[in-house]
Amino acid sequence: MQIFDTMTRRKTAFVPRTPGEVSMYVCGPTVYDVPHLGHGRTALTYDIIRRYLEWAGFDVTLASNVTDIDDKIVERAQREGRTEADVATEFTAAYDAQMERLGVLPPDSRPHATHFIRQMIEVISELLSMGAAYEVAGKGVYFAVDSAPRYGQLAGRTLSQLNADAGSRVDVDPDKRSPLDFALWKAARPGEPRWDTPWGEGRPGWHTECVAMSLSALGPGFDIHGGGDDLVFPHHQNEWAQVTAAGEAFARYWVHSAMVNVGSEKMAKSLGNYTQLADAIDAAGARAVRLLVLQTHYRRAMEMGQDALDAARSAVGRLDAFARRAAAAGISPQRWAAVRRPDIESGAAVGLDVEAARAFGAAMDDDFATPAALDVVFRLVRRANAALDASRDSAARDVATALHLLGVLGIKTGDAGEEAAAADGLTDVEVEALLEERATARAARDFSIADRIRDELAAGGIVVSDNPDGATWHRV
RNA sequence: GGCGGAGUGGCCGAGUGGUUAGGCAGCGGCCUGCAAAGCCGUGUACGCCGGUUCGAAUCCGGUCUCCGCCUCCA
Repeated sequence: MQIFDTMTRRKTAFVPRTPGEVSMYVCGPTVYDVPHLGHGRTALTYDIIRRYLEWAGFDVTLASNVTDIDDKIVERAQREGRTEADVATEFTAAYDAQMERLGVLPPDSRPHATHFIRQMIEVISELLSMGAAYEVAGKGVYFAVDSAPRYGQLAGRTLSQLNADAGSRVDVDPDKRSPLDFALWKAARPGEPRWDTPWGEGRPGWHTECVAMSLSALGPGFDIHGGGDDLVFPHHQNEWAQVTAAGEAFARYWVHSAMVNVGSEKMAKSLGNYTQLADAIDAAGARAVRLLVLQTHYRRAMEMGQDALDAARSAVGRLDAFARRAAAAGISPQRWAAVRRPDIESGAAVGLDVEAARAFGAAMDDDFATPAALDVVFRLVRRANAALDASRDSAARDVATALHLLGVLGIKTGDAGEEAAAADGLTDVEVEALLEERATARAARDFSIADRIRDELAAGGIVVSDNPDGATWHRV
């Protein structure tokens, strides 16, 4: 398996810290507002990687944090006259709710920054004691970037290059020894939340929390550190600097997912051009969002406009129709739900297409090439449909394999998938009754009545399909 | 200004030397009472200009345009 490592900027053979196990840490959201499409893409990217690694036979441990104390949370709380904890709680819930809709599996641990103050103080104390950090009275504690000799590598730049640019866009704080030094701890200002430390009251700087939380959850030298591309510099660079200065081992591989664009411009809250994740899911469905993410390689910027979402929704509809055919043919992918690649390779899982599974695995092994993996799946779907048309014996195997692989990517298919709006409109019993009426009319070749019933059902969101052995229906 | 990435058929989006990516939409056909679903066929795409090569979207040089990071950001 090859993974593109941001640190070295090349695809590298993936060798985990412990054979058969993968530990990953993914930087989660700062909860000061509702999640947007970008949060969705990033979360889905790592959810897909995680699911794939598990299918591939690894025992995966995923930690993903919530930053629940930060300048923006403080600002919002003060603006709205409530507590920071209140703001954080509201938007953590908002984030979790959308993650659940998207089918993003909960991480094994979801550390909150405010629960790791003690560990952060330990990290900072150590850095202070070894001279890698320094106090500035009344302002806080800063990390001295010179204590991490290869500072800048993650960003693909050298310390001197970075120094030359510093201050070109932002004024340099004169209290810092070097313009690149960053705050580990911010001294308390009136009205802000605060914690007591050996160097006075205050609150943590952003870059230390992930150090404390990732190492607490996963231990030194964990395998994968992920997050959005925009975190490479300075956030991840600064995490790395702290751990390196302390002489510890940090992430073995750095993975970064690309941004979501709107009109070919980065979508960001700071640019005010963002689409709320909830809105996109409402409009196109959670699976369309996931499919769209899968259709673009994770390291490429992607456009997530209305047209693209609509197209993805149509594709999901096709997969659902396929799953319905499968169910009608009595093929249930449930039987293979717990199957993993080693089971297929070893021949222990009978009834699946080994070659297709291999092609799928080969694609994913190449830096998680989900577009190529999807290619394998869609070709298989076509072949399976053709086999179903022809009543070929191979149909069951192809159908089961296609649905199984979709499941690996986290795409549920069939009416159980989601969104099937059962609540309003006709009940199943009513639909069945109407269909019986229609069957009678059709048998009598009274197609005007049959078509009228079909139209009525369609108006109620029920699509009817006539097949040689009777009619089937589903909700849209 | 520095560093990095990208320009592919109507749209999204893979693809690093030669065989069909895939999805969505369109068109033709099969099937169907008509549909739906499905299958088959269909598009001679690779920003521009040169070059290397028997052969380039894919390599080299040049050029134009766009985007990201350098500041909080998934």
